[in-house]
Amino acid sequence: MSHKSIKSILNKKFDYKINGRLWIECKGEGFFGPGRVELLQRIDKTGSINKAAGEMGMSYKKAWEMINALNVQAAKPLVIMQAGGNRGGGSVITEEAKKLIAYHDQLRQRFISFLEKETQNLVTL
Amino acid sequence: MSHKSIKSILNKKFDYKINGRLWIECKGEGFFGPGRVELLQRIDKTGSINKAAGEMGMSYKKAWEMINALNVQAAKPLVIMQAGGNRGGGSVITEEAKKLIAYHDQLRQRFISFLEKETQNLVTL
DNA sequence: AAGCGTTATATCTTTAAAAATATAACGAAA
DNA sequence: TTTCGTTATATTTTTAAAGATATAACGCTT
Repeated sequence: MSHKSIKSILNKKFDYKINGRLWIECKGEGFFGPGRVELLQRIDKTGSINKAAGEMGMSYKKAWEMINALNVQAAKPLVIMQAGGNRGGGSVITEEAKKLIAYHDQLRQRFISFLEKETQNLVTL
Repeated sequence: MSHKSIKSILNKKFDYKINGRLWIECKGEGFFGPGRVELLQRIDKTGSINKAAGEMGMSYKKAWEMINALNVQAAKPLVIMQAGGNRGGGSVITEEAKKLIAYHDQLRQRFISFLEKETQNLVTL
């Protein structure tokens, strides 16, 4: 046990835990994380950037900028957008997007495991 | 190899990597992370919140709020502050603070290893 | 050609965070 | 008791992010 000495620092009345964020970077800036995952999933469900943004309490503008950045950073487009047409148009996520979401889900699960393990280590140390 | 399919999404001209942040939470809010570690270390070196803040390009006010939050959240004070006295006063970090920094350093190293491993997995997948 | 709901984009407003500024209290040393 | 550089705190200003608003283009359907 390498850090028994930390014990006295933690107030027993409070609950401490290890937490964090994780994302995929591209060229030093954010590429893929929880926010974009949720947006893609809601676009997939609703067929509309507008509706997806509304569900998330996000402005259409911000949502559009997010998926635009995604399409620019990725080798292949992740969202196909159509202005005009049947029912005014809409947006569809690609198979590549679904695969990226699946990869991210597994990555996130490993991260959560890491956090839980470290929290357990902190609390019991 | 479970995600060979991701390869086609990543633009070969760009460099992708897994990145993230990690911190210790107390009662749902931030307790200890890289920013506070650096501040404590600079207080230890200079003996002054004021100088430490200056070195980091941070306002004294913000620095004071950070260490005040630290002292409130921890069971024992991590910084001893004195207003007035020889050379105007100063601040000293406690042994507990040093132990917490040491723990954080090791935690952070494990996190970096996690990130590197996942980045390697992403790039070579 | 008119209607529809969407995408696309610019501009303005609001809000929250950060920074800057100012002032007072502190206490040992000279 | 004056000086010093620090801590402590309030107030104001600046800045950046988010949000709101407005408008036009789009293209299928009817």
